[in-house]
Amino acid sequence: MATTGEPRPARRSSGRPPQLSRDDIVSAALAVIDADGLEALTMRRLGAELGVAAMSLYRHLPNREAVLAAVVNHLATEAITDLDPGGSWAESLTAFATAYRQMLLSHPRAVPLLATHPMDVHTGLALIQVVLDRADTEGVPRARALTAVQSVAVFVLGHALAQVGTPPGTSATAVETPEATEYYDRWFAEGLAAMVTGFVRPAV
Amino acid sequence: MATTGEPRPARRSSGRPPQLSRDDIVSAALAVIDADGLEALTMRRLGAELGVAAMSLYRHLPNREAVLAAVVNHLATEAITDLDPGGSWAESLTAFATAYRQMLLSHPRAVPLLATHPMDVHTGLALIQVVLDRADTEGVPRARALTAVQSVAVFVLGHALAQVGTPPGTSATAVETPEATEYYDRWFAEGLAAMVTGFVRPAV
DNA sequence: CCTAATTTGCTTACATCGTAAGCTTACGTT
DNA sequence: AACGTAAGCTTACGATGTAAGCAAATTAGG
Repeated sequence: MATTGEPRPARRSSGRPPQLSRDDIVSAALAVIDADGLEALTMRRLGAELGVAAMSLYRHLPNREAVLAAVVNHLATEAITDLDPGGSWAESLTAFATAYRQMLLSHPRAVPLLATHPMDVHTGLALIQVVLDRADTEGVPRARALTAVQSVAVFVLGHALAQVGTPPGTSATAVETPEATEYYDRWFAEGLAAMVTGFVRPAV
Repeated sequence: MATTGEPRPARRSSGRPPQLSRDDIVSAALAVIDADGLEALTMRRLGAELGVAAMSLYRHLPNREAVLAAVVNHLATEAITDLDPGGSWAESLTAFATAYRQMLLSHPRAVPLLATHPMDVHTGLALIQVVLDRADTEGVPRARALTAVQSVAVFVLGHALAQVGTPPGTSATAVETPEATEYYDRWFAEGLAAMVTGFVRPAV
C-alpha cells in the first residue's frame, strides 16, 4: 500500500557510527559505471571500492536495483544544476535539451541505465520545471508545454542512446572519432530544431 | 579482423540432424520475453521452453548476448513487414513512425532490449528504406532525409521507453488503463506532428 | 551391412552473482 | 560497568552463463 522505500530510522543517537553514507555509495556506484560500465557494477565491487564488505551496503540500500535507481536520480539532479533559465520559451526548451544531453554524454555508460530506469516523478518535474515556468509566462497552455518538454526529453534520450550504443560490427573506438561526434552533434541540432519549431509554430 | 559472427558450416550433409533451428530459438526467446520479461530469459529457461538442455543452444548461438541481438533484428524485421509505402514523404515518415511504434507496443517488455541493443546496420537501413526512397522522388536531399527519419526513429523509441517503463511509485497495472493509453497516444501524435512539420517546413 | 566421420544434443562442473541469516564491533545511555 | 542499538562482517545458498568433454544420430565410404 504505502510506498515508503527507505527504512527511515527517524531518530539518530546511539549505535555504531556509520562509516558509509548513502551518498557515498551512490557516488561510488556512478564512478564504477563511468569507469567500467553497468555490468561491472556488482555489489562486491562496489563494496571493495568503498573499503567495505558487499553485505554492508544493504544497511543503506535494500538491493542492487535501489542503487541503480539512486544513481538515476543523482544524475538527473546533476543535469538540473547545469540548467540556465534565461530566454524565451523556445530558447529554454533547447537549453533544457542541451543540459540534459550534456549530462548524458558526460556519462555515456550510464545512458542505458537512464533509458531503462525512469527517474522518480519529483526529480523529473524539477528537471523540466524551468521550461514549464517560461511557457506559463508566455501564455502557452500547460498541456501543450508539457507535451513539448517531454517530447524533447524523449528525443534527447533516444538520440543519446543511438550515439552511445555501439552498433554491431563497429569498433568501440569508432564512436569517439571527431567525425562521429560532429555527425551526432549536427543530427542532434537539426532534430531538436525541427521539434522546437514544430511546437512553436504548429502546422494545422 | 574479419567480423563473421556465425560459424557458417557452409556445407550441410552428414551428422546428427538438428532438432533445433536458430529461428526456433529466437522465436522462443521472444515468447519468453513477451510473457515474463527480459530477466526471465535465462539459457535454462529458453532450453526448457524448447525441450532441450541449456547447453544445446550454444550449438546455434555463441552466447546469451547473441540471442538478444537476434531478437532485436527479428523484431525490426517484423516492423518492416507492417510498413506501407504510400503517400508523400511526410506521410511516409509518419507511417514509418506508426509501424515502428506498433511493433514496440506489441512487445512492451522487449522495448528496453531495443533501446540498449542497436539493430544491425543492414536491418536498420531496410527499415527506413521506404522513407528514404519517397524523399528521393520528392527531391529532398539525402542527408536531410536521413536526419529526419533517424530523428523520428529516436523519438519513437524514446517515447515507447517512457510509456512502457513503470515510473517508481506507480502500480504496474496503472500503465494499462485506457486513460494512460489515450494520454500517450495524444502525446505521441503531437510530438510526431511537431517533428514532421519541423522537418518539412524548416525554420531556416 | 559395417565402420568412420561428423554434427547435434547432454552431463557435469565452475566462477560469479545477489542476497538471507546471524554474529561482532563500536558507539551512546544508564 | 552493563546494556541497547546500529553498522559492518562472515558464511552460506540458489541461480546464472558457459567451458569441457561425452553420447547419440545421421551420412559417406568400403
